[in-house]
Amino acid sequence: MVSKPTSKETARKPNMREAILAAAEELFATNGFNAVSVRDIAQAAGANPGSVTYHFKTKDGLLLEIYRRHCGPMNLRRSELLAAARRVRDLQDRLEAIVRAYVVPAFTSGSDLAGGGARFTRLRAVMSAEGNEVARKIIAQTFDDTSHAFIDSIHDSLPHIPRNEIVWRSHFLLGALYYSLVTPDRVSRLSRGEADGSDAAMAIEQLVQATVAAFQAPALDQAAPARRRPVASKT
Amino acid sequence: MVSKPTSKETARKPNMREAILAAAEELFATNGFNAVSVRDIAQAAGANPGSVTYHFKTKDGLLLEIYRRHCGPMNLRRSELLAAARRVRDLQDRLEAIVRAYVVPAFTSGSDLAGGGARFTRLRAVMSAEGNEVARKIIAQTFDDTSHAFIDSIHDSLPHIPRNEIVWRSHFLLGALYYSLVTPDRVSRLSRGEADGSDAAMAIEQLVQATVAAFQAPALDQAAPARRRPVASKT
DNA sequence: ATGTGATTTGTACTATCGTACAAAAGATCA
DNA sequence: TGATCTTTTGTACGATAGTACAAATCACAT
Repeated sequence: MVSKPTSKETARKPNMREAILAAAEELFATNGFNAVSVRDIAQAAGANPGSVTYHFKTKDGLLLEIYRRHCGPMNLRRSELLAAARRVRDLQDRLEAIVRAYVVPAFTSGSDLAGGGARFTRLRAVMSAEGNEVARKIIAQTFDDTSHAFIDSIHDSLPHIPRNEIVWRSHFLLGALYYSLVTPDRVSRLSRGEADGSDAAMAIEQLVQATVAAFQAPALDQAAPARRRPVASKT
Repeated sequence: MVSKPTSKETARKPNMREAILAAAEELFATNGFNAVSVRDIAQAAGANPGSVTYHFKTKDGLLLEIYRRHCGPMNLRRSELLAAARRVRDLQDRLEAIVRAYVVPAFTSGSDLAGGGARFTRLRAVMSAEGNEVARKIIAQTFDDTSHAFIDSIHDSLPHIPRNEIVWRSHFLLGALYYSLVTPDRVSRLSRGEADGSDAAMAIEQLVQATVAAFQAPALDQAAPARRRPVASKT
C-alpha cells in the first residue's frame, strides 16, 4: 500500500500507461473515436488489449483521462497569457495579444506533455464534429469559463461591438483554429505547394492577423445598410 | 394502395431509396460515419437493413451516393453566384458578393433537395474531421476547382494580398463555416441565450461580415513589424 | 389474370467490437 | 527469500458490425 511514489514521479520510467494515452490520443485525433478499436490502440502502444482495460476500465474512460490530462494545463496557460494580455496598454496591441493568448496554447504544448497541444486540440475538433458525449460534457464545463473570459476581454477592447457579435466571431475563430489542425494539407494543396499548412508558426500568425481584423469589423447594425445588397438568388 | 402514376422517372413516388439517403445523411452528419450502423439507418428510414445493401451495395457506396447527390448542384449554384459576383463593379461590394456566393449555398439548399444544403455541409465537416477516405477523395476532385476559382476571384479584388495568404484566410472561412454548422448550440450558450446559433440567416451575415474584414486585413509582410510583439511565453 | 422484373423482407454468416477475468510476470520490502 | 501488491498477458464471451442471399412481395405491361 505504501511506498508507491504517488504516481507523480512515475513519469520517468517507460510507462505503459503513458504509451497507451499517447497512442490513443493520436489515433482518436486522426480517425475519430469509433473508427479506432481498443486493439488498435494497444497495438500502437505495444501493449496488450487487456492492459487498456486495466488502466482505464473502459474506452470512454480512456478518452476521459486524455481530456483530464490536458484541460487543466491548457486552461492555466491560457489564463496566464490572457492576464498578461489584458495588461497591454495600447488597444490594438491588446486585442492582438488576447487573440494570441487564445490561439497559441492550442497549437503548442499545454504542459510538459511532448508536443501535445496541437494534437489535443485536433482531438477536440474531431470529438466535437462527432458529437461525442463524453467530450461534450467535459468541454462545456472546462472551457466555457475561459471562453467567457476571452469574450469579455475582447469586448473590453471593442466596446462598440455588441457582445453577441463577439461571440459569433470567437466561434469563427475556434472553427478556423480547429480546421487548420484537422486538414492542414488542404492549405498546401490550394496554395499549389507554396504554403505549408502544417507550419504551426505560420498558421498562428495568419490566424491572429485575420482574426484581429475580423473582430475589428464594424458591427452588423452599424454596417452601412445602403451598401447591403444580397446577391441574386435563383429561387 | 394503388396507382401512383409513373410519371416518366422514379422521382415522384415516395421512394425508399430517398428515405434511406435522407436518414443516412442526417445520422452521419450528427454522429459520424462509424458511429452509425446500417441498421440504424434502415430503422430511421423505416426500411429493412437488406434494402440498404440492395440500393447502395455497401455502406461506403451509400456515403458516396450522398456526395454525388449534392456536389453537382451545390457546385453549380456556387459557380452561378460567383459569376454574378464577379460582375459587381464596386470592389468592396464585389468582395462581399464573392464571399456570399461561397457561403450561401453551403447553408441553404443546393438543389431541389429539401433543406439539404446545411445538412450536407455539416456532413462534409464531420467526414473531414474523421479523415474519411471516401469523402476525402471525392471532395478534393470536386471542390478544389471551385475553391481555386474563389481564391482567384478574391485575389482579383485584393491584388495587394499574396495569394498564399488568401488561401489561408479562405481556409479559415471554411473552418468557421463548418464549425457554425457542427456546434451551433455553443453560440447560444456563450451568448447566454441572447443569440441563436441555429439561425442560418444570422450565421451567414455574421460570417460574411467577419470574413470580408479578415480578407481585407493587411498582409503579414506589410503589417507594421514594429507593432508585433509576442506575448511573453513561460517556457 | 398472369408473367416478369424491381424491390423489400427475413435471416444467416463471419468478423470484430468492448469488456471481463484468471493466470503469469514484475516489483517492493519485511 | 517469501509475501504482497501491481502490472501485463492470454483468452473468452456476448453483442453488434457489414454484408450476402433466398424467399416474399410489389408494380405494371400484356
